Amino acid sequence: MTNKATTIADVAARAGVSVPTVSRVLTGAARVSQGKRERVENAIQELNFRPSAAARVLASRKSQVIAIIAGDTSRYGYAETIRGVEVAARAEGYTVMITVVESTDEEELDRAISATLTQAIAGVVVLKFDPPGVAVLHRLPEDVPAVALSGIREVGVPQAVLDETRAAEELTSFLLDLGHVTVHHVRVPPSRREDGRTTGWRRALRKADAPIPTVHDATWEPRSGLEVGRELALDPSVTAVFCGNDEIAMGVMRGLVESGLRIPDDVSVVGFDNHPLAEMWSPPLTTVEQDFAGMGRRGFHLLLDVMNGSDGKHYSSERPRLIVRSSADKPNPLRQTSGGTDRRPLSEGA
Amino acid sequence: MTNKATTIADVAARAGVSVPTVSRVLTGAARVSQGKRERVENAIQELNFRPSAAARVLASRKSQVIAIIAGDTSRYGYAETIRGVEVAARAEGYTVMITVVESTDEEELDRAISATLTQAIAGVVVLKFDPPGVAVLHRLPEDVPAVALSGIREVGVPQAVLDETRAAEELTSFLLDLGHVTVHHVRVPPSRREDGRTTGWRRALRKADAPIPTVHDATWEPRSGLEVGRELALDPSVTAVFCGNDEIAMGVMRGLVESGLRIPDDVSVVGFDNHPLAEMWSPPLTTVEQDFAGMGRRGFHLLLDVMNGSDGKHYSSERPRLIVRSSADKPNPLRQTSGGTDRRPLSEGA
DNA sequence: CTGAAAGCGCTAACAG
DNA sequence: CTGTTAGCGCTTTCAG
Repeated sequence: MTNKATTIADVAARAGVSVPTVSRVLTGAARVSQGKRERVENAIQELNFRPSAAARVLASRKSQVIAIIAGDTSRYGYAETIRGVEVAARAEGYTVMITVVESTDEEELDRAISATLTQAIAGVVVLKFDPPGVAVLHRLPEDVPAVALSGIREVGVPQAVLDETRAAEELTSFLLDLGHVTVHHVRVPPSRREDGRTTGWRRALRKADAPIPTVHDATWEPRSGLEVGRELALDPSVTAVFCGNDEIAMGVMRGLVESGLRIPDDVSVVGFDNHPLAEMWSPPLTTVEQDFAGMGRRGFHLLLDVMNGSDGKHYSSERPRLIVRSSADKPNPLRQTSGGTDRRPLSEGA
Repeated sequence: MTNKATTIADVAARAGVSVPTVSRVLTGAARVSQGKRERVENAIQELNFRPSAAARVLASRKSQVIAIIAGDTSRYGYAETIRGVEVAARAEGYTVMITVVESTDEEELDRAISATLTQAIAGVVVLKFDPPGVAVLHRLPEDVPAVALSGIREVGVPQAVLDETRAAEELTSFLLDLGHVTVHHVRVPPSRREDGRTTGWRRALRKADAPIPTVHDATWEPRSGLEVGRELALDPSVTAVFCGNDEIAMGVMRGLVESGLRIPDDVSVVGFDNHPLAEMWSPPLTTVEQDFAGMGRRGFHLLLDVMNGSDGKHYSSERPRLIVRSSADKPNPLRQTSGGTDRRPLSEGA
């Protein structure tokens, strides 16, 4: 069902050598004389032989597959990270297996971990982007090679991170420097009490001695941003908004625009991630570029180190890059007064 | 490395039963007396035992993992489809493995197929969205259970499709009915000579006896749509544009808007897919909803049938749904004259 | 219902 | 360099 019925023994017979010899040419573990090697290779070709990974794993106790455990596979940051891991893994001859964990139920966590560890896995990459990811990481047996990928550092676990905190701080300061009295924040569901994006935002406000507004919560759906945008439109003190990601920012902008506000004339909005559509948006979105795929690649290489038992720091951090486009500008001096009274026209960006 | 050192034998010893008995409770393949079953279950708990999938596969020749072979994992339609397959697979106790094939090089194809079939796989789902997907499907050995997922039907292969052709035809007719003389088309990279989206567009034009403009090609990058949009802006005969997907439509719209055109006042633009951001766009995008995740789910269930050897049609089709928003409207009677003086048209009738 | 015996397809020591 | 001999951890007959 899974392979032809051909086995290494058939190959050996056909090539006129012993079984271990075939194994040796397959694995390259030991030298084989030119002649036999060729006969074996021919036999493999002719029989269209494919070794059974299962048998191999069983005998050698080594696997060439890694698992990615994630709370989602399809949203932008997740999908890009997974792609990065996959590309790096493929380049090193590893195959990837995916396990999704959607909640933090004990049952669900155990199911995910069992499903993963039951397979012969060389190591696991966990996307610590959300509560399920965090929970999985903490329940993983100590002895399985693992690395975490996330936006915030955590002690004691090998990991590749994208330093959101500093990036968020920089982005918020950018808005403050433009002259805004403060910056409002719409966050996406955090992975723990507070994510780096929120922390960085708060830190920048503190440093600037700016008032710290209440945080608005959005879900992962762009539409939830729309609702928050409508709410924000009602508050004339809102002149700058930092959204947890670009998709939410787009929803927020739509809510604002539908309420008759212009961007960036009346309100400045910035996102986070540099989603591929951010530059197509009207107006093009000021944001922070996050190299998710790069983090995925770095994560896989870290995992490779961990699997090889090489000790070292097992930590890799990178600083997202501010991308200034046109959705943020100086505050509108008229907004404060006029903002309270008028709200109806339906304008649409540039 | 991969599992605890605990084996089924340890469990048997601890429970005071034979090895096969443990196996029986594990697989549920045969009845075991209440008492022994409980002792075995306790032992499993206490030892935190996890069976080795590799050994299991070797002995039983049955696997609980399926492979998804795809040309990409991260773009919208791909990611959603993969998510659908994964969800359905997980619900039935299957784990998924992913193999990416980026080109149609023989080497690359063989690498992908070997990487996949070497693993103990119960079946494979191939995303036939692009040339690598098509190529893989045709090189897959006959005896491995496989289903294809795509937008266009193909004989002889079990598959789940989203009927793009009819949807594209409907969408194009919608534009024609609005009063447009013809509809221009920007296509995304096709999986073969022509995709259903293009065929449906052409068919609608033929039926309406409308001129058939030259097709414009875009890549998968939204930015390439931007360039096409700029070109289209130079041709005053362009009043309606049907783009191969929403992301390209967004790029095209941006190119048009940057060239001073208004949407839908000067040009109507429609996309395809109903990307989550399509409704956030300004103006909200008229498009066609494609249930990629649903196709993924249907595909997995088809695969399940194929794996069980149940014969039947092994084919599942669904019709995407037209979503009318506001990026398309009646043609602007002024556009033709005012535009005519500017520049020469770029497109030619067919 | 249950245990004994025999492999699944491969790699890992050994001798030579 | 190469063949022989043992398993890897599980499921599968097959007796009872």
